[in-house]
Amino acid sequence: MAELQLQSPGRQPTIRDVAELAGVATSTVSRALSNPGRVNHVTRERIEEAAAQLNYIPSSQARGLSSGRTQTVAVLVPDITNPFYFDIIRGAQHQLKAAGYTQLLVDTEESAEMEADALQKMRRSADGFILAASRLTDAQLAEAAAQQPLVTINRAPAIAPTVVIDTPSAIIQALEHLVSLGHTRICFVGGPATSWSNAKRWQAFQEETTERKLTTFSVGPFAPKTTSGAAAADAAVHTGATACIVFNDLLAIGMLQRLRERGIRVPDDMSIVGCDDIFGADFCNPPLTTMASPIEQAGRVAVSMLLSRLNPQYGGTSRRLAVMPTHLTVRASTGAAPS
Amino acid sequence: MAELQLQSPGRQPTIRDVAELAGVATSTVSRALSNPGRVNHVTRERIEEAAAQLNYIPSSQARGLSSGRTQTVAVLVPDITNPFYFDIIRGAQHQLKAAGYTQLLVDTEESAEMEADALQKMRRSADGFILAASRLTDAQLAEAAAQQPLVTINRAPAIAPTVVIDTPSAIIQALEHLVSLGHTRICFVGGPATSWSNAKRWQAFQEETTERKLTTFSVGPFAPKTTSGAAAADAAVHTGATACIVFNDLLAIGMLQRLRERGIRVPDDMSIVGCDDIFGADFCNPPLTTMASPIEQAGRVAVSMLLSRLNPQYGGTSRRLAVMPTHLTVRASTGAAPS
DNA sequence: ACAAGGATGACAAGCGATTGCCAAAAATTG
DNA sequence: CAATTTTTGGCAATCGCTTGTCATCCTTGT
Repeated sequence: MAELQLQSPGRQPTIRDVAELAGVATSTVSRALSNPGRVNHVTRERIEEAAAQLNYIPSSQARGLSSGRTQTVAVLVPDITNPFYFDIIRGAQHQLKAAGYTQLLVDTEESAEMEADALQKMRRSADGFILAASRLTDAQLAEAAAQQPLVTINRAPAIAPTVVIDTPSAIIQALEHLVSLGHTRICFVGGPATSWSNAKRWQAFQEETTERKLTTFSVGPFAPKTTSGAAAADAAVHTGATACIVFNDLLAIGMLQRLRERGIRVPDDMSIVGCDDIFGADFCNPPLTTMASPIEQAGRVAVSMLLSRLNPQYGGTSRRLAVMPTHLTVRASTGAAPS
Repeated sequence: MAELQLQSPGRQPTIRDVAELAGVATSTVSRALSNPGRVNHVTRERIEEAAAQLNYIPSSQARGLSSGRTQTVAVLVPDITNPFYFDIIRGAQHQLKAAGYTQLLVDTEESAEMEADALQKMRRSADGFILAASRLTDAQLAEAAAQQPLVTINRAPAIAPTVVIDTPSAIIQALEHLVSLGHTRICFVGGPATSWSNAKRWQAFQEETTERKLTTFSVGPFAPKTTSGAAAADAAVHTGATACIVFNDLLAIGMLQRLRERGIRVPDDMSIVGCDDIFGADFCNPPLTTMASPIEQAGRVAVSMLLSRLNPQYGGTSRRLAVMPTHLTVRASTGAAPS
């Protein structure tokens, strides 16, 4: 006589319970649920019914154990509270969910060490990684990329597949805008030294200003937070520039506050251009001229690139590089140069 | 002769590899790593060395399989891009990380259905849930709470352990503030109908205004987004009130923008009080008077409550209710009533 | 020096699913 | 109607780790 397993009340139903209820073997249940073609139509329906009746959900742990996959992707961002990442996170989540994956969000607190650590520790629990604005060195990144599938956002495409937001081209637009307003003394307010985006922006700034023969200054590095804005504003003012291109909006908004405190009018005395068009850029005072791009889409594309790598069978053309277009959004923080 | 397992290059080291290298049984390795007291000191060191040498990380999947636990907690928020949740997310993440747990972030998109769905689907993959500003009905919530450990944030404490942010008391402070500025016609701008916080805030507003014999109005419900601010502002203006207490800052900031567009001066013509003191409340125009509270701490406390439930052995006094203090932060969006 | 008690670590049975292999059943063909 | 092919579904091994059981060895106390 088969031993009747007494189902304790709190226990989760297993594949065995389903098999028993449907009167088939567990392997048949497994196949019916994950490989429908392999099982008779009516049997499958019976199994599905039994599963529904028991409210059965397969254990992703057990499933992963044999397959070695977790159906999970980790998304690493330097600072969860930086609004720039919201849309990346949300875009990634959408795309992952659609593909049946789960998102693991990790805040690396702007630290390369924490980032490397998370990458190691989660090696087993995630099938792949999305690194937004990684703070790793090229060497660290290359090592990580060799160990596990990953896609970076805003990072040199040489090392791993990447989605880059084309702010350098927006910087050119921004300079054009400032020049057309009569500015000739322009200051670049730099972000974190370990940020690749910052390097690219600075590079674009330098090239374009040299070509246009503008007088330039640079200050920084500053942490990408509003609280760093005060120091940044003071430093920028000290250079004597009449306009600033700022590493990102967080910093730019902080500068706006400080300039107001000091009685320096924006844009009358000083024009400010931010970068990223984050939440808040439209309602700060004055509203910030900034460089906008489809950030949520960047998150989505990054996930697509990763998934096509993880599942080559479905994957289309697994590109190594996607570039998100950027455009300048002019608001009230830029104006004619003081005469 | 023992068969020598050939280690394929990409394979992850298993407990077996460690055991072999250290010259002990796998069970010893397991105990050495997770139950140190049970294993000889020097053996343990040898094992740890072997593990480090192989760069061994235990598979959380396999570990969870036998224990039935995942060391994972899911955090459900209605809208990832609402800055109010940032600090909750971050607080939760900190606390979870400290306890060796992993955070699964889920955006339920303001939908009770998605929330219930996530709760079901992730039953097996999370040990517990944190529900921030749940949109579930009481019945749904009770059902979910019966099935799995969960802690809510800003929700009736009767059903499940809860962390509430004491905005009702702040509403009283806000009313006092407005009254002292000479306002007598005050409008409550409501948030989502399914939001428990909204109900509580409305209730506190009603009680206090009745007691003070103020003339009140209410408009809403509005979605808690800046884009709903225009409609909210128009409706509020239409009531003839001279001051508004607004469900949350997002909505309040949206109203500020609309009022400015319409040439209605804040605070000269209309005072606005928001709620939550989110990112942006300090730099919008004018800076928003709002009710602040230690949100990050709320996230941390919620996690503590959940973990003490999951691990009763460590857990202190597993409280069912924690109340976060709130205070009014006066900025420039409130002023004397128009005469 | 010997018995009692403790500490240690090996063995093996699961945990819940997947999957290769193969037998039974059904469908097709000559 | 028998022979052959195809479909279907059961058995059992396996994934990596935990843990109960138990033999062995080392301490102690007398």
